[in-house]
Amino acid sequence: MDMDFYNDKEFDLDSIEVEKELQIVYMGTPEFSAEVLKELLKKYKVRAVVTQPDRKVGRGGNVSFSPVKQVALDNNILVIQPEKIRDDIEEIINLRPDLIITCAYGQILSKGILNLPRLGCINVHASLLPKLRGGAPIHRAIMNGYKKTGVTIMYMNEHMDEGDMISKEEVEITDTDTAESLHDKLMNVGKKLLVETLPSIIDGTNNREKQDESQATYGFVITKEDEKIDFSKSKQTIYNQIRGLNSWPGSYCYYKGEVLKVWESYITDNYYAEKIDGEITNLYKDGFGVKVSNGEIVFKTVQPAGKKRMSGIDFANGEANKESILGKILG
RNA sequence: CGCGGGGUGGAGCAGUGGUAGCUCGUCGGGCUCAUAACCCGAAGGUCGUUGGUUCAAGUCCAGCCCCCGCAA
Repeated sequence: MDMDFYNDKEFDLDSIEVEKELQIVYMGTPEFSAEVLKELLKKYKVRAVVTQPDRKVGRGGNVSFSPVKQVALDNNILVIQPEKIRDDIEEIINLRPDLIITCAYGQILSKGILNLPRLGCINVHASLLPKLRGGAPIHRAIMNGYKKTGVTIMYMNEHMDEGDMISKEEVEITDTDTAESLHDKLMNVGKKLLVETLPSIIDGTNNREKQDESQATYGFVITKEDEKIDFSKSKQTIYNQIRGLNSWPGSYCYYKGEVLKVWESYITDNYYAEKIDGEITNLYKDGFGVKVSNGEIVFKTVQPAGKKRMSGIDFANGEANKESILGKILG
């Protein structure tokens, strides 16, 4: 093979250019993306990594950088951190990428970048498109009560998660999955699927399937309002909300005007016709019950503002010091 | 120097300068077909740390360490 190269193509500059190592640029930010990058690096060289700028994080306002940047630094890969990639594409153009792979990067790519690589821009998305387009597909899959979700590898276009699909793999959602456990499942499927799919993309033999617009749903980024528990909703809805937001960012309600975060819950068969939504109904071995529209949900792990997370019964014990929490109303 | 709450037996919390308390858990005993129920009893804390004020500090003052909510 080496002999072929030297004998036949030594003076053919264009061919040598094509034979050159594939120039891959990877764009991503959080842990999910960092794990996918790690897997990618086992089989492919990555020319550069694009990730969100370093941000002040945490209470002290300490500057920290993204998990993807950490992986890049560990592997001596060039890191590019444009504040707005839309306005700052010069450096990426100069890399002359053959393929751009994105996975939870956090910024929209402009047409200028989308048209740059000859093999296109592909995205690893944590849902079965066209379901749950958008920035929070993992959380939303559980919050919506889905029984299955998955990962889709797709071509990007100028619209959010609307490009043609290349490959997908399903993942089952169990009744006890949380955003965290599902995140980990999807992460493992995602990194495997990308590496499996990549050869067909590079040699051009991959599938290319349009998304059925009539089936599209959206999984937008979680807002403060999504995190607030509405006790007039059903126990199933609230249960899904709580586990869908665990372990980040968490759901919350108010107790005596203070934020009470709720991390774990379970549903009972009890019903209290005489109580109002949000009223604390009962004490259990591991938590306290709360009346919701169609029954009762037990808050098993909670966290008052400024405190560590604790079992519901510990919370009740502390309050019992002053007065019983039974009959108190959560808002 | 982003805003704020907090460190007291194993857990969660009270404690207003003068004997270290409550609920739960744990251990022992009792009752019970049984239990997350009930009854009786017990163990378990140099009150984050260093210094200061005081006859006397968990409590007041100063510094330091650590934990957490919000914001980003």
